[in-house]
Amino acid sequence: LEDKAQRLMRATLDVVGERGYAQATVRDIAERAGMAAGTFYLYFPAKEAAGVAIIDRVYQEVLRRARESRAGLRGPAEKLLASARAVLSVLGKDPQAARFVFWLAPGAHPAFDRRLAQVHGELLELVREDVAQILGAGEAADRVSEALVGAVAEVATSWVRRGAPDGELERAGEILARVFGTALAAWGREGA
Amino acid sequence: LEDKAQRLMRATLDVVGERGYAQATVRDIAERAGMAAGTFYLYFPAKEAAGVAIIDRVYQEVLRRARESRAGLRGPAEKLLASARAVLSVLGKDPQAARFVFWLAPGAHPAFDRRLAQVHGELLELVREDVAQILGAGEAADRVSEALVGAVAEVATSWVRRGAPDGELERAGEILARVFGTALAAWGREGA
Amino acid sequence: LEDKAQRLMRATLDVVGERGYAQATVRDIAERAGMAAGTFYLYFPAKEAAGVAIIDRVYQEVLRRARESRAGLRGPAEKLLASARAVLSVLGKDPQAARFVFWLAPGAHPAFDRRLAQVHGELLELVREDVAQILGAGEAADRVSEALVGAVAEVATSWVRRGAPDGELERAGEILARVFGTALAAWGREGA
Amino acid sequence: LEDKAQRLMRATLDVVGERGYAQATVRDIAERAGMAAGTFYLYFPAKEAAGVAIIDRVYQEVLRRARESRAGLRGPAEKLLASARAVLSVLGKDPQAARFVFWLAPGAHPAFDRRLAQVHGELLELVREDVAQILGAGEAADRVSEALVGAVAEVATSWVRRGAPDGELERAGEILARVFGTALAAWGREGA
DNA sequence: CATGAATGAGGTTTCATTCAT
DNA sequence: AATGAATGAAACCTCATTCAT
Repeated sequence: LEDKAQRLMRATLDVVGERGYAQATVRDIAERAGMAAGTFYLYFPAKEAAGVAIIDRVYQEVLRRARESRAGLRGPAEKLLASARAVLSVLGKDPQAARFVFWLAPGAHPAFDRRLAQVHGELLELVREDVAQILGAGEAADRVSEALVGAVAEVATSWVRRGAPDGELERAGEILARVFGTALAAWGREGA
Repeated sequence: LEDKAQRLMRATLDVVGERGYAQATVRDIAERAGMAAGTFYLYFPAKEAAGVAIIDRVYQEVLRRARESRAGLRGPAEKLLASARAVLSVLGKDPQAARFVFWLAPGAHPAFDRRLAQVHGELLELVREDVAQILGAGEAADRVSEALVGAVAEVATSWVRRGAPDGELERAGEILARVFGTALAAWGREGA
Repeated sequence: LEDKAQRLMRATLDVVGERGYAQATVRDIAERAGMAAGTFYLYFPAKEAAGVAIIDRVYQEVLRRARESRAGLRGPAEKLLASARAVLSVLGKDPQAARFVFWLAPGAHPAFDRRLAQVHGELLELVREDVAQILGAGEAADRVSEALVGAVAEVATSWVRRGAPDGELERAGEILARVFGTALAAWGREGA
Repeated sequence: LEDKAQRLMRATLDVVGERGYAQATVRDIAERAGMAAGTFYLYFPAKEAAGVAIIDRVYQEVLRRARESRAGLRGPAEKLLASARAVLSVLGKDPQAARFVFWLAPGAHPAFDRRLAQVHGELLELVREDVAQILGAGEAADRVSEALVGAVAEVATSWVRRGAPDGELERAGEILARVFGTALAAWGREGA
């Protein structure tokens, strides 16, 4: 059942969140999900596969919501800020997943790094398109895109570190929107 | 000798950079440093101690250079941007260390997370003081500080991912300075 | 049905022949027979039971055919050589089974060894009776019986290794008959 | 030390002889040799490597002694029978090894089968050369060579099964020599 | 100071077997 | 009768760490 795989992914987030990826055993994860150790392998071919599935799920949702929220908008700045808010909203609904994707998974397993590079690249690409419409394509647009993505990730990570307090992440979205909105608007007016 | 410990830290960066922390063995690291496995334990009490030492060294240098570069300046915005440039300059001199601190170490070992939380907190504090002088202390200043630190880290990480091309990091510093300089100046004028 | 058990025994020969006994899983065997894993246990109480059944079937057929072919004969030498031909004829009809009994099963499971010791002993006994009629009971008869059985087994195994080429096993039977026939006749004339 | 590897090979023969290859654990083997489990892997890269080393050692000794014992002889029949005696003498000095090579190893692991096919082939080749000098090269010589090797192996195996009683194997060598000596001499006189 | 042989705990993974459907 | 999801025991192998030399 799809349900069992979901429970295993949640248990992975739980246990890896407590102990770190290397220190989390498959037995711990399966037992946290209420199953025997061997059952894990009926739903995932190897320990790291559950983590890869989590990365996939988070980024699929992030990209889906980001694209969705930009759909009705015209200006690149509006699109950009809508994307940032959407990303933060998705991450805000699952702090454990956010912590896994931004803090625990990087460097923990080659398969994680491969997948992170791929999906992180897609997100950067989405951002870069809008930024380039304002600043023109080039090094500046590349760096600003990275800055925006890094700012969002750090704000989200920091929010998780502080215990994921209710409502703070939405306000953080507005603050980021104001900072990058102002900067991009000014840069767009002045040019290089 | 202090020299041997340095060689072991460099070898740790090499091997962990290639394989990830969990996949890097003490034997690999010691052999990369031209020693036998047992010798590692004459300089570090446990495998993770070398990584902790690296985190310490990087952040000590980062904080030292950031404080130094702000010393002669008056305005908080100038201080802030000087700090950001200083941080990028330090990271730029040792891409492997930057990758370790921002990508490989987080989540890899409880001791890493403890130390990272501490030194990362110190850096955030340094930034927050200046930001608060412009925006006033409060949630906005906290978030903007995180955004700035996250932006710098992502730009540095991305630069390492691209192979640490010469000169790009300096230009990235100017771009970040312009983005955050503009935004902070405008916000400071307008207020909340 | 008896039919299903037969299909499972054939599948066992297939899969064990390809991978070896320890590397052949019950699931592989059942699927090769077109069934689900659990169905195996409706026909055999445990994994090794199918192999034991194969050993039984092969030796029952071997002993039956050997006894049959000796029925009309008088001289012990004739009986012996008829037996050898009969054994090779049975093995020749099922190379996979021959390979299992002489190569794969020995040592693979305690139950195999117990059963092999028993049926192998019966075959040796059959041979020994005839040999003893020529050489007289004693160590010489015992060793020559073993030699004959070992020669037949190795010739059959080697034939399987060479891919079970058509007709060669019949000619091998004649060659063995000539070698042992000559030797026994001479020894019988000369005595110890 | 070479000594430790030898002790591990002996322990492998002990434990595998009692339980069969698949049922013998590396931990059992190492403890039987008076070491910890991990120490096994300092001397062999994997569980099966100790078995392969045993096969190699037995066949090297067998081939060495067979070639040695034939050195001073002229007639092919004399060479043949000297070889058979030499082989039985080597096997007789290490019944456990004989049982491993002829009973336990075949089919137990792909690496065993590969090595057995190779060394068994070398032994057959050695025998075939002499047989061919008497019977002429061809199918008869091939089968008779196999018969001789199979007879020797079965006699040795049976001797181990009976508990390796002192002196019996030497007498068995004389009996085999007489049987095959007579048969080959007669066949050589009469021709096909 | 340096070595590297030895240890042994512990994790991932496989798979024979059961049993509810 | 047949299935196949679930179990959980058990094994191979790795590797951080120690210590005699």
